[in-house]
Amino acid sequence: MKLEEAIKSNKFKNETQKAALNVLYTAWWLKTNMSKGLKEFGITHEQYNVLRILKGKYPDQICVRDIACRMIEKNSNVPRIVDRLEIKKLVKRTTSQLDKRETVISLTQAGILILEASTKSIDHTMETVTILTEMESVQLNKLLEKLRSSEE
Amino acid sequence: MKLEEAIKSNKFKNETQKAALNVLYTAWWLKTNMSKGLKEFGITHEQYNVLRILKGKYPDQICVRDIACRMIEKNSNVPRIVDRLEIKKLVKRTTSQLDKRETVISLTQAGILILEASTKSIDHTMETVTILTEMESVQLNKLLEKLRSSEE
DNA sequence: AAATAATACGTGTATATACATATAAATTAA
DNA sequence: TTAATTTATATGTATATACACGTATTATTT
Repeated sequence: MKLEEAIKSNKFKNETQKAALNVLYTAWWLKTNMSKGLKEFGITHEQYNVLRILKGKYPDQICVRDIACRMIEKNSNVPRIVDRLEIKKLVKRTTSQLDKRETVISLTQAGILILEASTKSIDHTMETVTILTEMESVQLNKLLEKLRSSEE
Repeated sequence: MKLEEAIKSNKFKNETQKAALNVLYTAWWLKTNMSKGLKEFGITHEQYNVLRILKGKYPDQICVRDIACRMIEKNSNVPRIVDRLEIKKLVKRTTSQLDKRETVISLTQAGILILEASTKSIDHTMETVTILTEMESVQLNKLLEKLRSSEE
């Protein structure tokens, strides 16, 4: 669906403003599609991201701060997301002995199983849903990083 | 900042997976930048969107459902966003006389003023922050719509 | 060493998303 | 016309974002 149809408007100041809205809409669309597949595993998109970050370091442990700085949405309240994963017994919290301020999080066996199953589902969704060739994706990545190039 | 730095990872399955994450990160980045400017006006990004939709139809009124289908994030709980705008006296709720199920929302004078001031701020932010030429934006819009082209 | 500052995490609050359900009004079917 | 269905909105609950603040622990300064 074209952006104009999706938000029932074609009043854009210019193509750049339209592109910004298009990025916001596409992000919502991607998140929605990803979340659909995760539902059967009883986890949310954000919980999946935390599990994936833990997997990236597995079997090493990783503290809350290190998870936070790897999240796509930088204001994620990681302790609270970990709360929910802990209730489901997908992760375990331990106070670091090297620095007792730190809480280290580790995947449980159940967490690994859920992550593997849900990754299959997510990957399949992304492949069937994200219709871009490798070259188009390279181009899209370039444009998005150019868009953000004002960043300090 | 490159995506790799932003999420401290360079393990992408392929450019398409990276592009999807890049869209998600860029959307968060855009929202964060927009929200900064709105803070001085005491409204959130989502409240701003509702005001902008109302302005698009002003002085005509518009019902909750019509606002909802124009929102970028389609699962927005519009009645609740309107609640907050109503408390700040930026909008007014009236039951439609043609169809008493409908609640029609209209901008107040205060709402118009806030919208105009915040629009200036938002537009300025977007111009200084979104670094793309008109042609690059056209290209980006094309790629995003191609990405979503699996949509029913 | 004691005082101060910085850091890591948890928690509280307001607002939002996501989704289910309730309620009232309008439409359609019987 | 009554009953059933659909529609529009509001409301409830769980989770998330955004941000402020408290507390414990570590690091730094005096």
